[in-house]
Parts: sequence; C-alpha cells; structure tokens
Amino acid sequence: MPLPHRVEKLPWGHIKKADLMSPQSSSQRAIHELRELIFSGELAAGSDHLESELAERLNMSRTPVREAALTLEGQGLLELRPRKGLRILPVSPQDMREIYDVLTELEGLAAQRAAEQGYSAAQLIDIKQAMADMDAAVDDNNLEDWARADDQFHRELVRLSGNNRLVHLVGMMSDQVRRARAMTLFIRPIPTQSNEDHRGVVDAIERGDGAEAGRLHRGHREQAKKMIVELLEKHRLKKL
Amino acid sequence: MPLPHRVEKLPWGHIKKADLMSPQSSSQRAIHELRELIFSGELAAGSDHLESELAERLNMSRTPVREAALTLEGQGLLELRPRKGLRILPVSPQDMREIYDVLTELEGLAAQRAAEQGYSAAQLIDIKQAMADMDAAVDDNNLEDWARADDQFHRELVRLSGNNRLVHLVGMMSDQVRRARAMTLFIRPIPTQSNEDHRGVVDAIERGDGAEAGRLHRGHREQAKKMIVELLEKHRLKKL
DNA sequence: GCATATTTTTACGTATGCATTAAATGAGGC
DNA sequence: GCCTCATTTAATGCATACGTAAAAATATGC
Repeated sequence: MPLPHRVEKLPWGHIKKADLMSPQSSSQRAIHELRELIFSGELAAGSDHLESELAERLNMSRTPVREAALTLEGQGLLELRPRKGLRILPVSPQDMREIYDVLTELEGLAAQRAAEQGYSAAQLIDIKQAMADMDAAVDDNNLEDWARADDQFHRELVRLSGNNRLVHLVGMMSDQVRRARAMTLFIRPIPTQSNEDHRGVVDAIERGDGAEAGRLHRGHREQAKKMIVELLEKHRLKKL
Repeated sequence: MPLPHRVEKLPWGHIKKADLMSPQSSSQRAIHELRELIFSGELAAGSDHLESELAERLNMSRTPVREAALTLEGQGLLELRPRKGLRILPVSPQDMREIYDVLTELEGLAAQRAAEQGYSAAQLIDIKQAMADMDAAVDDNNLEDWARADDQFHRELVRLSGNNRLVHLVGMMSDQVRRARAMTLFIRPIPTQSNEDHRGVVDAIERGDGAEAGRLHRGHREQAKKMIVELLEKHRLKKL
C-alpha cells in the first residue's frame, strides 16, 4: 500500500519546507530529480540513458520519466534520441556564446524595465541583500556562496522587470549554462569586478535611469561572456 | 490491422513533399495538428478540452495527445489543468506587451549579429525576396500575403543571426502572438511604414553596420508593439 | 428551501502490455 | 578476412487498464 503523498488534515503552517518543495506527482518528481542529476553532473553531459534505466533509478514506471524527458527537452537540457536513450545535451564554447548573447540582451532589458518601475528602496531590499551576500562571499573567499548569491542577484533582477516571459526565458538559458558555470567557477578570476558592476546597475535602477541600467548590465554580461568563453577555450573544455 | 505508417520500398524521390512534411509518429502529428487547431482558432483561446476528446478527434489514444500537450505547454501555447482539460492560453494586451518587449530585444540582437556576419548580396537573397513580396502584397492590397511575407522576413532575419537559440526563442514568442496578430491584421493601418523599416534594416546588414541594424530594427518593433497594443485596447480585445 | 453530507461519476496519473523497427549479431559468399 | 544479408534482440511509441481523487449529482437534515 503506497503512503499518502500528503497529509491532508495538517494546516499548511505545520508542513515543513522540504515537504512543500517535494513535488507530489511522479512526473513532477522526475523533472526535479532529473534536473538535479543533470546539474550535479551525475548524468554527465553527452551521456545517454535509457528510459527504463532512469525509471528504475527513480523508482517509477517509464511513463512519468518520459513525460519529464519531454518537458526537459523543451527546456534544452536533453534530447530524446529514439533507441539511443535520452542524451544529456553538452554545452560547447559556441553554445556558450549563443546563450550569453541572448542572456545579455534579455537581462539588459530586465535591468532597463526594472529601473522604469520606480521601485522604492524597500522593494529593492532583496536584490541589495544578494549584493551584500556577494561582497561577504568575496571577503570570505567562498566561491560557492558567491555563485549562489550571484544567481540570486540575477534572478531578482529579472523578477523586478515585471515581465514573466523574461523570467521564464532567462531561467531556461541560465539552466543551460549551469554546469559550465560550475566548472569555470574555480578557474575564473576573483569576481570583484562583478560586484562593482552589480552595484552600478542597482544604483541606476534606484535612480530610475532605465537606459543606464540596461547599458551597464549589458556591459557586465558582455564581459562575463568574454571571460568564460576564453576560459573554456584556453582549457580546451570542448563540451560541458 | 493498422496501415503501415510509411511505404518502405518507394525511393524518397517518389514521395511528395506533403508526405515528407506530414510527421510520421502520432506524437509529432498531435503536435502539428494541435498547433494548427490553435492557430486557426478552432480551439479557441481560453477554451478547455479533455485529453480524451482531442484523442478521439485526432484518431489516436490519449498517450500521444498528452505528450504533445506537454510539449506545447513548454512552448506557452496551452496549460494542463488536471480534471479541467487542457486550456488554450489566451493572450491579453499585457501579454502582448511582455512578448513584444522580448521580441524587440531578441530580433534587435538578431539584426545586429546578422550585420556582423558579413553576408554577400547573394546570401541576402531570401530576405530581399521576402521584402519584395511584402511590397507586392501592399501594392495588391493583399493583407494575408503581406502577413506571410512579413513572417518570412522576420524568420529569415533571425536565421541570419546564426544563433540557434535566438531562432528557437523568437519562434516561441512569435507563436504565442500568432492568433492576436491574425486578428489585428485587418484593423491595422496599411503596413507601408513596415516595409520601409525593413529596407533600412537590410541595408544596414548589407553595409555590415551592426549597431545601426539593431537600432533600426528595435525601433521598428517598438512601433509595432505600440500600434498593436493600442489596437487591442481600443477594440476592447481583452483576450485573444 | 437551503446547506451539508454522501454517493456517483469521471478525468487524470501512472503502470503495463505489445507491435514495430532500429541496431546488434551472426551466417554465408567471395 | 571482409562485405552483404538474414536473424535476433531490445527500446521505443502507442494503446490500454486501472486506482485515485476531484467534481458533480444526489440525498439528508434542519
């Protein structure tokens, strides 16, 4: 007899965060778990995996795995190759160029629109917190923390744009470069410049200067793109 | 006994284009047919449809319909609402603003990158043909033809950027506004200005002036956005 | 007559079964 | 020994079956 997925009678307040986050349906669970396996590298870039393998691994039938695979294929994380299994899509330097080009534009737009919303200092508290976390992480020389806070900064920036499509598309593109970013984190220079760039962008947003916010953020992303692509090519990291 | 999906022994050359284009697998067919039904308005914006209904309509089981629905959900064309059926997503004026904002940036980037590729006149023949078709359509006062050629122009522009992600994302966003564009086609002003704008963009691309190509195209899209959103709001077209 | 409890219906989510066909394997000819 | 063709294997795409839970319909109490 299967356990109930969720205790109905408990008020929400009593349910722990972990329970809230853990998806209820097998399909949702498959999506989340496959994403984790991909991002962690446990399913390596370029590797193939049969639906039945993954189904067994996730303790479910092929159906929800297939459904999850379809969804993740739409997000550009993998490819369904009939009879070869699902292929975890590798990311080449050329892919990085493409993705960063798109990200530069989309986040630039986000910065501009965010500035145009006329947010109060209170409404910018989250993005400022992310900035503070990044500064603290640089001081501590803690690169994982820095990466986390940097992610948070970019997520918050896009959210502030008020454009849901932007949030969705930027999320997709960011997911596609997650593995590569993780790889380069430890061979890239200390991200002091990044933090300064971000400060400039937030200042422009606070001033309501959309054009400047967009311009600054584009410049920031442009730099990041050059740096990462050069790193990948220097280290001969063909596929990540 | 089911008919074979494809006659094996015939050489490809003997198979008509229509056969080539018609997808072989039921899932692929479901995707294509559902898209057509959505774009044609036969499945109206905001309407709900049970998986079993659609399966019967397309003469297949629920499985490929579900798979297609998952894919189309990822493309933002519909939403899976458990026990309510799949809901064809309507597009509000606010959605149009969001989408056109994104399209403006992405196509602007495409124009810029296209200019930077240093294409020869020969390589620009397709986009120029699209321009010529648009001119001819305006002369003939044939709006459907104009819309088709306009689509072709934008598709070709994005293709010339050489960025596959750009092609994919712009395609998605364009699909989301297809119904709304079709509706406004007959109440919008004659698109003479559009044709002139396009000419300027292609000239800039031919000159290799990326910055100017991007600037011009952004302006073009910005105009289109204003025009369409105003039309929708003037005519009280809340959801399309 | 209205609100609430109970039953019934039904659409979905998932598991399972099976025909199809691509790939792998092996046999046979040169 | 190597290439070609037949045979076997196995993963998929799709159909189908079924338990679950939401919604609808009905009954019950006031």
